[in-house]
Amino acid sequence: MIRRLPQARSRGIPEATVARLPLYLRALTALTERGVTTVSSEDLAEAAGVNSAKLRKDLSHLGSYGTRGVGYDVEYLIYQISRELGLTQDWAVAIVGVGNLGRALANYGGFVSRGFRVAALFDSDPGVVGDHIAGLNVEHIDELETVIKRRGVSIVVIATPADAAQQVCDRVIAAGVTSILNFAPVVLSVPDGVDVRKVDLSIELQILAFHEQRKANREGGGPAMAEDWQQGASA
Amino acid sequence: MIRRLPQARSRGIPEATVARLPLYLRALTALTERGVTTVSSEDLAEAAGVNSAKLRKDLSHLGSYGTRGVGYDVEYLIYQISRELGLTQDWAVAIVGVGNLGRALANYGGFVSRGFRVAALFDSDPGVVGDHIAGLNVEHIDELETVIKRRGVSIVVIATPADAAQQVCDRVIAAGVTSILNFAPVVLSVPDGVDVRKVDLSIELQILAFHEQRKANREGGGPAMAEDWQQGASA
DNA sequence: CCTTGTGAAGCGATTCACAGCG
DNA sequence: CGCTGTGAATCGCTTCACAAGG
Repeated sequence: MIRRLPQARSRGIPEATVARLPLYLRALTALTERGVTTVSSEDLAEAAGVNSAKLRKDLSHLGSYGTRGVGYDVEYLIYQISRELGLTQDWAVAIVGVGNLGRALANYGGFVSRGFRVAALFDSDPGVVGDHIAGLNVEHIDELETVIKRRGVSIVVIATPADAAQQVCDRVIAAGVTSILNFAPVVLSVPDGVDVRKVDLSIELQILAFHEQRKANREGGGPAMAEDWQQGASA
Repeated sequence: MIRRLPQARSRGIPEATVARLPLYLRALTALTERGVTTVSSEDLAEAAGVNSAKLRKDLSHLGSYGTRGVGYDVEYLIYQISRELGLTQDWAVAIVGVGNLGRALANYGGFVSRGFRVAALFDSDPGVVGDHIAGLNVEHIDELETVIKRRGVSIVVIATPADAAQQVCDRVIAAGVTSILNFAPVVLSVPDGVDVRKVDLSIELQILAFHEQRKANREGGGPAMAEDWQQGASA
């Protein structure tokens, strides 16, 4: 679903590690705000919700930034992780589709806090174009290519209905964008070199439902349909 | 970050497979709407954005629902996957925190479409309590335990600010909830047997930024800070 | 002959356990 | 002595390649 980048492991950082670095960054930021200047792998791992061996292995991919017998310098580690993730530069993000979700994203503080700047909002609905949301003017989708280029947008968030997503995707790629965060419940097809991440709220709920059902069945009975379970796979 | 359930693999379905079943379900639903009644692993895999060997292995964990030389019956497979995911029953979901995101989630059609029913909305802000959103009355957080029990809520979505999330989490667990979808940017600590999944919008962007930076550096130059790269990890 | 279902090989990530170093 | 950094063992998922079967 996510087309792997040609050299995702270029300098040798595993994808799984990259996905956890933001977690460490968040934990470190929280520590700094509490005035903590040094932290052990044990404590940082606890704060980030992972185990300490994994944390140390992850950090070892960035370099040897700890001090044996002591731990890690919080500020320094924040800087190194930020640099590795590319958060020391400013990223212009555009959000396409200003429905409920797009609006929520535009107003979401977590974006701005880490080098991300919402630089443009687009919609195709004339009733929405021209609205001011989070200090931005909603522009018509016709302006997509022009505005993306003019404002140097490098990451696009797709928050459109499912049936518009692929079309928007094609257009932003044609405009030079190679990083897309997709909230629409469709599989986007993209050429090599374009990175797509997806968030599907309904999928997360379905995974929870699976486990919830498991738990209910184990505890004896459950809410419903506990009958045809152990009868094998015969059609 | 996600505490593994004791018997996540009970009847032997790998987590990775569970996470893809909703994807297959979506692809199958789309096929059915186009009138397709039978599909090969090759075609279904393509529609779901995975490779066909993986799809066949995944489905084989549910049973032998295909016909060699022919493929899978679309309707039948939809039923089997739905049943496995627990979507043949009705799940009452509560959303805590009716800010921009909570509102968007309450109005999100994808929830309702698959056995999920938003049964309650909570907020602590008196200015929001009493509002009608998506046909529901927003209730005060004080009613959390009562309403959860009365309406049989089994899945809770936390869409509160970060500093309220743990407290809400503790309360819903005390009320008997064991499945939580967390949008707040904090690591929730929960007892064994409680399943937490998290969605962090800012983390997804950070992962994209990492790859984007890689691409920019490889293509020669990039937007900024292309200097101190190849100089090793010396502090 | 076509497509499923699956042993077996391959691969990446996690975990263990301890050597190395401040 | 304590904590980091890491080779080695392990685990689980993916992919291959083909036997089984309509």
